[in-house]
Amino acid sequence: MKSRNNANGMRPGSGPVTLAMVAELAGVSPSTVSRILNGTAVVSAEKRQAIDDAIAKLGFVPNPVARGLAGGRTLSVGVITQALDSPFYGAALRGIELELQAAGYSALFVSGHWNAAEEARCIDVLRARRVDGIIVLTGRLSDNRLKECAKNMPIVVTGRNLKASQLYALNFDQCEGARLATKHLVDLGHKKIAFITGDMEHPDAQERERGYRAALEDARIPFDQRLVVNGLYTEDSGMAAAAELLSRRRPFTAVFAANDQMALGAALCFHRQGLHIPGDVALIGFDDLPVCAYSYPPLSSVHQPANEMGRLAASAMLQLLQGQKPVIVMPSPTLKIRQSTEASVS
Amino acid sequence: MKSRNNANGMRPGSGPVTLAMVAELAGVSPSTVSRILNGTAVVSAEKRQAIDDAIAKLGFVPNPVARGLAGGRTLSVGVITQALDSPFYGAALRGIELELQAAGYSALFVSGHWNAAEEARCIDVLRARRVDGIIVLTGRLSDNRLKECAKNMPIVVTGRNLKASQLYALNFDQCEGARLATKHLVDLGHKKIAFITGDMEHPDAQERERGYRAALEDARIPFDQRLVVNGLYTEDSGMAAAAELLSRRRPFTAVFAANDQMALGAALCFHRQGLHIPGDVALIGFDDLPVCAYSYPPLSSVHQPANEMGRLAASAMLQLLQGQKPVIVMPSPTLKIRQSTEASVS
DNA sequence: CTGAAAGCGCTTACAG
DNA sequence: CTGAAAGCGCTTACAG
Repeated sequence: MKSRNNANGMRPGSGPVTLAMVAELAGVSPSTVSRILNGTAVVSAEKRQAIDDAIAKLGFVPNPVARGLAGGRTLSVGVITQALDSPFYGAALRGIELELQAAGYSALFVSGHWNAAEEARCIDVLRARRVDGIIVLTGRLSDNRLKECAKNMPIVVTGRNLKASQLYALNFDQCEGARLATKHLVDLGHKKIAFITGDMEHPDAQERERGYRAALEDARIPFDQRLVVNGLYTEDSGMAAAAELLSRRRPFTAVFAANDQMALGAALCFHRQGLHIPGDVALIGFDDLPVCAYSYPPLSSVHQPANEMGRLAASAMLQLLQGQKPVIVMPSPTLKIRQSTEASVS
Repeated sequence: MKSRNNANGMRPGSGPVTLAMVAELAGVSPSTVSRILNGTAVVSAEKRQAIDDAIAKLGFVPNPVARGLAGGRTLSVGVITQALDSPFYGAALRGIELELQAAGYSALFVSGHWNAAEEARCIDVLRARRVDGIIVLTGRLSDNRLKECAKNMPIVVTGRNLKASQLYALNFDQCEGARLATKHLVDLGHKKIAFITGDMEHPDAQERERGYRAALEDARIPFDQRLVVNGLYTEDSGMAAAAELLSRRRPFTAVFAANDQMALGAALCFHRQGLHIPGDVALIGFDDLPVCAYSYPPLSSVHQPANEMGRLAASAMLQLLQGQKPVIVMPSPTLKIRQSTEASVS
């Protein structure tokens, strides 16, 4: 890596190495150094060499803060997430970080906590920090607000269908995922399939319900409202939903929960009622969180590639930043079958 | 930069509001505006009023980038975490974000992935970004490296015992937590208590083993190496460890796993062997991840207040940044008892 | 208490 | 191809 004098990459007594120092050592003007740094102009081979040498010798690292002020860009992109500690978004954040970092960008994460007002504040903070663009992971900002933002800087948003210049919307096919999950239960021979919805304020919750209905229709199984109960995407709500389902005394042999957290809550409720999974009731979730593989029984789920989605979102942002129109391919939903929907469990 | 003019808190045609514009409107010099912004000097009441009005009227928001360049501070602090998507660290990150944000600071999160070289790179990135200080969540950097860093900027580190100026180490009492967990099992009447260690390269894993041994000693139960198996803090390693324990044919009636993820893996193994928890084997973990409450059976654990630890770390950083010696009180470990260590489970 | 001035480290028209 | 100069938006000695 780099050669250093003290443990901090700075020459003794001289403070951080600046571009001016590099210029002087190389015998050129600061402008020229800046230009080769930014690939902004062609420079003669000799000067380039001299500069490269000087940079290496001094261990020069450009100051992003100064670059930001002078150049109007900070090489940073803001990321609005709902919660830093969400099991699902966490993986997406990691994907974003990875992709951005490879391109020399930094990510600035801020949390909206599922609250439009807070998300708006996040945008203010990010704008104040002069990020070059913003990635919005779902959230509750209105489509119009996002389009407004996109007039000022590139925006990438997940979980929506939006079109605007400088705006790219990445959408995972929630409906299809839900359809696959439900169809899987149908294929197993289930006819009484209960559904625990997500928080219906979220568009993806609506999509997942659409998928559930579509699969029933395909199988000519009549939709029965009594087998549907609303959840809020939390474990607790899943547990309550399962209890509600049981209390309705409307027989069912399988449950599709609109996310894994609710499925886990439902599983606990069933266990406590002495019901066997999948013997008495088959259960499938959505998201395929890491924990699914280790719950009891291991939970079948619709695999949502959070990490890859994060990478793709970042990649789209990078492309927008280059002034290109993003071309990316969102993977299709797939099923991850585990014991919770197998014929019997050990 | 581009000139902006719409729905985003900026005046039409004039681009972002600058401090100079505020100064002009208020009829004072930029220096004065800057001073009241930073509380750097006393200003006459009238001017102060005029400036406040101007700021409000213009909707001025100071540009942190410029402040950073000019003032040598960026109002941002770097946070080195191991993985953005870790179930445990996620909560700590949220705590850090919360506390920092309240003080007008932003957090810059970077992941070290349990790798000293990557962590060193993280430090480079953060230094290049001119963060005002760095919070290091555990990690593998050497103590000396951290002390070196602390010569240049405030450092807060968790999971270590270190002393240096501009360096504050926050330590949760891992040993005591482990002792409590083991003692709980002892109090339940268990005498053959198996232990699945964490990754012994981590100091906290060593501390947790110390706690396990201490509790046995207190209870005059001889330590038996055959009841101890090494894990790596992952679910898989917990599952493998449980299998190993069973294969040794050394009877045990309870297991203490050095973290919840391993406990979950172990639980799955036991279930598959037809063992009942807690009937055949009581099980307790460490960390008290949110998932513990919904696993089957709900898992007893040593509560580690990750969110609060994050807040405390951030608070310590803010104090260092003020030039103060941090005074903070780390909460003591407590037990969260659930069904996995109850006499019987429904 | 308050200005004028210089400067933070870089970039970018503007002229060769 | 390459400099000199101005400027990004703010802060901070330096002088009153």
